[in-house]
Amino acid sequence: MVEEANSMDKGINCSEEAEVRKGPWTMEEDLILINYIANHGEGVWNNLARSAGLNRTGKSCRLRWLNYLRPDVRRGNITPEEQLLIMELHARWGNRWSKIARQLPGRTDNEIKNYWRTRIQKKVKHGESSDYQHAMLIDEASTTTSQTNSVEDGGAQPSYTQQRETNPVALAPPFSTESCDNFWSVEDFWSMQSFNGD
DNA sequence: AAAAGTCCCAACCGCAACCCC
DNA sequence: GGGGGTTGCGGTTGGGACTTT
Repeated sequence: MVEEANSMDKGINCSEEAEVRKGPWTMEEDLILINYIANHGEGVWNNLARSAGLNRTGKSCRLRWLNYLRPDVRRGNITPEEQLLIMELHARWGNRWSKIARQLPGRTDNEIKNYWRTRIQKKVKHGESSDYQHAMLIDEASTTTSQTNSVEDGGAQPSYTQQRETNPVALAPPFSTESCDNFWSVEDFWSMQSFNGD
């Protein structure tokens, strides 16, 4: 599925595709990036992308790393405490997502932004009020029902990335690099840091 | 069971700020 | 001080997953 999306880009032509890739990251790319940063550290992203042999922009690498691959990225449901904090901070600072994210260790600005837009903002609007507490109460109720159902019970088969979020540990063995069933977890990787030898 | 609608999130884009020469 | 390159941020979009009809 991830590969499918990429294959859409491949429709352009091979040489162009070799220039710069877009769209969902594959497991191979993730591994390359993680390995490279584990060995060399973060650096100038454009150089990093080139040196690592990733046909991606530095920007794309940075985003992928910061939002997804970093070992300290915390995934999974936003807790009620975090939710309350997000609401308070948003009330104070507005859409300063990165600033808000800094107050929530392990959470990314992208995640908070998405969370706000999909869960909170909608409810605030729906309630025809900017009453955050009210929105929160509504949301708390829903997080214990519908949201929990969709995320934790994981209705249908989750995608490569989604599976990693919901149940990162109990996944199929990582690093089976040949299929598009890229079910593995970053946590797996970081727990196997000896993988790359140095 | 199938189609349509909705939800959710990863990733992209454009812009501004920052940094270095 | 100016120019070019890099980084960080916020808004937006594409598409898979899920729900409803």
